[in-house]
Amino acid sequence: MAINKKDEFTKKENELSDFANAISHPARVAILKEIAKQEQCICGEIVQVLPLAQSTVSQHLKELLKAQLITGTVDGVKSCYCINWKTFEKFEKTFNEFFTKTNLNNPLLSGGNDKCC
Amino acid sequence: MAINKKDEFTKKENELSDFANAISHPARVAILKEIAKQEQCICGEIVQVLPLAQSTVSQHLKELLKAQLITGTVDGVKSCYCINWKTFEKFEKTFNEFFTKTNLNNPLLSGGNDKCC
DNA sequence: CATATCTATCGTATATTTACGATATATATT
DNA sequence: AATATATATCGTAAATATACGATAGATATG
Repeated sequence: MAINKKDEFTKKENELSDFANAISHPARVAILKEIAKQEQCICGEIVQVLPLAQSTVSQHLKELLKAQLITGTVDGVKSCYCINWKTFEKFEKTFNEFFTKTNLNNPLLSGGNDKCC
Repeated sequence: MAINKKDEFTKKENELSDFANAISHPARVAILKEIAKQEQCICGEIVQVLPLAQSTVSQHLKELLKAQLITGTVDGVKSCYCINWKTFEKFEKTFNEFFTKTNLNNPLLSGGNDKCC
């Protein structure tokens, strides 16, 4: 972007959008699913499952690491990745709060009528 | 991106990442919050509240429209925006499914031990 | 020690996103 | 009819994201 204005928004708004950003690409959703399924994944296993080059997968893993949604440990020549459940739960909580708060004004739930123009 | 590979992922993976993408910028989170709070918002009200130029806000609104998270109607010279609750609930469901399914392997919840490498 | 394997990183190309000012268009208001 | 107001869109610049091949470094294997 021309100039980054993200500082001008609240911490909560940034936290939610940062989390959303972490899974805003199908490859990263697929990676998370695969790691969760296997409980732990060697990098190479993920590369085999995804329709992307090894270097691209590595880049997406880096994104997920940056968001702290996964952890990575080196095991000899291989790299092992796991879900960071602590962050995952915080992630879930952040989304739930967003949904809950927003739904306070949802007429479909409260039985009120939609005042939409 | 060089070549778009999103077609190579599943429909669900794309649906989740598309929704995530819709709120992957704090401005769009703030816009949704403001519209939900007011139940309906004139464009100009949103512009006043956000630290962004009018044209930039208009762009973000267009993104939210594209994701069908909001609806927009013209009211004379003004434009009125509302939450599209139908989509919002689908959105919530999609996220909940993601969290629920992923949590099936969460040792912090199932009481199992973390097999992470 | 030479060689193979795995993966992170670098370099690079292209696409997309973010941001703004300027402008066009449509509707009000005088 | 002239003017003011609101907003979408255009043009543009800069930043980021996405993708790949090539490569470097680390570890394993022969």
